[in-house]
Amino acid sequence: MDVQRLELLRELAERGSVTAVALATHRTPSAVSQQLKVLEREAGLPLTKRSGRGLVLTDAGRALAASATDIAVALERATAVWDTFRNRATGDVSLVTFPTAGQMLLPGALQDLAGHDGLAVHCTDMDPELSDFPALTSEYDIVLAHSMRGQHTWGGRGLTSVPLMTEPLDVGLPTGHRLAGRVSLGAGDVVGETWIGVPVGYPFGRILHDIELQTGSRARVTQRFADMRLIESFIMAGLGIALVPRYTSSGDQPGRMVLKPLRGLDAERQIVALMRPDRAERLAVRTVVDALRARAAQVQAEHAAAAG
Amino acid sequence: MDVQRLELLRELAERGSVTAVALATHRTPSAVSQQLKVLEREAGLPLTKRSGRGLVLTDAGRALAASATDIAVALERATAVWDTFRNRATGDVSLVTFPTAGQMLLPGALQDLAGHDGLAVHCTDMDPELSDFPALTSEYDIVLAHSMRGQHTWGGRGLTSVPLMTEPLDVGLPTGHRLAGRVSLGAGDVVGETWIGVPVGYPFGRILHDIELQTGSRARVTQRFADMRLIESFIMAGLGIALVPRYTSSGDQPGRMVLKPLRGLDAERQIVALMRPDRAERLAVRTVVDALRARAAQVQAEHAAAAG
DNA sequence: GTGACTATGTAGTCTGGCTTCATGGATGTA
DNA sequence: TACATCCATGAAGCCAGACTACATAGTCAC
Repeated sequence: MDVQRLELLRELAERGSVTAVALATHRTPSAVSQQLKVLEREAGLPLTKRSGRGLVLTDAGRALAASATDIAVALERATAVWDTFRNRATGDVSLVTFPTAGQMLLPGALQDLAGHDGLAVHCTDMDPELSDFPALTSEYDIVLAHSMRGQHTWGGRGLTSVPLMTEPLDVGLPTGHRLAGRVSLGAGDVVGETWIGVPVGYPFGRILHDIELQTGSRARVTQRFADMRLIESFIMAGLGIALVPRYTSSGDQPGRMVLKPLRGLDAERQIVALMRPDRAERLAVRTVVDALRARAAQVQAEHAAAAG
Repeated sequence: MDVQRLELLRELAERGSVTAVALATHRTPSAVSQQLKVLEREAGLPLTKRSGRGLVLTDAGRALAASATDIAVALERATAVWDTFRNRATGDVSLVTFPTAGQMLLPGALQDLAGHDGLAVHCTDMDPELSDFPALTSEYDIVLAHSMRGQHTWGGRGLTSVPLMTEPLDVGLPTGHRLAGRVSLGAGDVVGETWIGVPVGYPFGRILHDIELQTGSRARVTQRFADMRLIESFIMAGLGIALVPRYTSSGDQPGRMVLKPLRGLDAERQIVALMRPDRAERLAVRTVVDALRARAAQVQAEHAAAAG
């Protein structure tokens, strides 16, 4: 029962093909195939079976791959123990974010982490619509994902998810708007407005849908944009109103735009760090996640102070 | 962070010397030393330091050895998973027992296990006085140990302990004895008798001591024997009375010996299976322990039925 | 000091996982 | 139907890394 081989099986379970595993582990497909064969001989019963030109795991294979994860977790926990002993989080940490969260959290978090010598954080961004968050965890140590309450629960696929912050979604209005004087808005106040929406399939979409459900009337959506800056520019130009995440947007722009909280609606999104459980144990990874969480708390505190 | 190397470190933590580890793992001391050196280079700080002619672990070394145990546990749990998949507990299981428990549990348990092809149980016995039960766990998969309540708690050293049974300690009397008609006996009834004791240091000794404490008078111990058969023969010859474990002894011998329960005293011993946590995870080991536990329950049930 | 014991360094062997190259099955396309 | 393509896998050879055997150095008991 060699750990390396089990690791290969686990990769196969995640990536689905020998070639993909070989690519990811810097080996030739032949090497991977050979090791899997050895593992199968040791196990005493078939772990994979051919399906078309590829191959799929058997039930036994999946079971074994699952326990391989437990081993990987124990292993990473062990290395975390002595990383703690040396008081040093070192190594490379890769991170992928969707643009708004990155803009809000990353600059500050990386500044906070500047003191850690030997800790290198490599960041990328990716369009939230195009990306399957869970799938990204095999390529990146940390995946910043967002989800609406009650929607996907990422934990299901055996992933570790650390909540970073809960961000309310407000209604952005141009300064001169008839509702700009209100403290907060209900569904009935806004359903008749001209809306700037997000592309179909984006998670925010659900809130506008909720507004329609609550009022029984249909919202008029004229434009659909993914980029928040673009949306804000339309709001300020008086072309419509839109849902904007409170911390990520430019916020109240004196003389141009104001943000008003929605009441009576579940208008907030969760921002979480999504990780493979073994990688979540690495001290370096945990250090970065802690920095992100601290940063998120700070952002929330600053906004609370500004509002109060 | 190679698992094999960590395993070596763990063995070193348990056995205390490179030579002992080499012996136990069928390697030369040089090989062990080299691997530990590599591990230390990888870890980046000293894990061992010389002390006299031997060497001892540093704090960091101990910490790392501890997490090596977690890895070993995860590994054994993984192999148990696919052993379960194959529905087969196979392999060798070694067991050491003290004589009385072995006589009571092993024959029945091994008969119950006869159906398991490929499962080989190797048993040995060892004098309970001479043996340091926890230390034996590095040599044997299962160590049958006994303890009085409130005495050693074996779990402390990071070992897994599974309770098998609680065995009451009765007073054995010759049939013609003046107390032979009683249902149960108190400390005052027996303290004046001639006792056949156990060698100094044996756990039972505490109970006679308790009797002395309760009554304030001193018990007269004329002989001290370790072997239960020997003790029984003395009882039956009318040479004294003694504490005998209820299930392990020959029991009531019509016309020769009767057993009377003690009241008002904590007169019982725990019989437990003691194991290294990783070995406790092996399906084969668990199967044997389960058989032992079933057997123990059966023994207790039979006695309860006979008494009722 | 001497002998017995410890750990460890050096040189050489050999196992085991890798790469390269080649084969065979499955799929989609001309 | 034939061909190109993409998969997994087999055979041969290479090479790192873990081992053994032997030698060395430090520590303890007498």
